Amino acid sequence: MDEQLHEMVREVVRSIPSGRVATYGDVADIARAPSPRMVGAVLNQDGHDLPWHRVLKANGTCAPHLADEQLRLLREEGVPSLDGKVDLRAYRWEDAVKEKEEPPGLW
DNA sequence: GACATGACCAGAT
DNA sequence: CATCTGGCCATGT
Repeated sequence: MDEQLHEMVREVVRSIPSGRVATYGDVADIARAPSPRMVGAVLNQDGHDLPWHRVLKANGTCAPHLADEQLRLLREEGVPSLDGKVDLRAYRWEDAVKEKEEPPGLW
């Protein structure tokens, strides 16, 4: 049923380049997800294969239980975090795609 | 169908 | 910065 959506979200997350991050809202927007909540839901189920650590909350922080792991992985990829927060202004991947509205070749 | 839960978001106080 | 409020919507009981 929501297979379509699942694949979409996964595809988007997979396309986040190393050293960049995106917010749940952004991913939801790009993947045409009905709501950001779904992104989290999908990652929770099928996110094991994906670079889920490149997905943060809208304020630049990560979900509580993942915080430690998240920040560590990001740091290894070259994304510094200050006080548990990432500077979205500088590392937000969506910035490059935002104007386009939709990633090419996805459909 | 009602109700609770969750890797969310934005605005107001 | 901390809370609250309302909205979001799939999943499970």
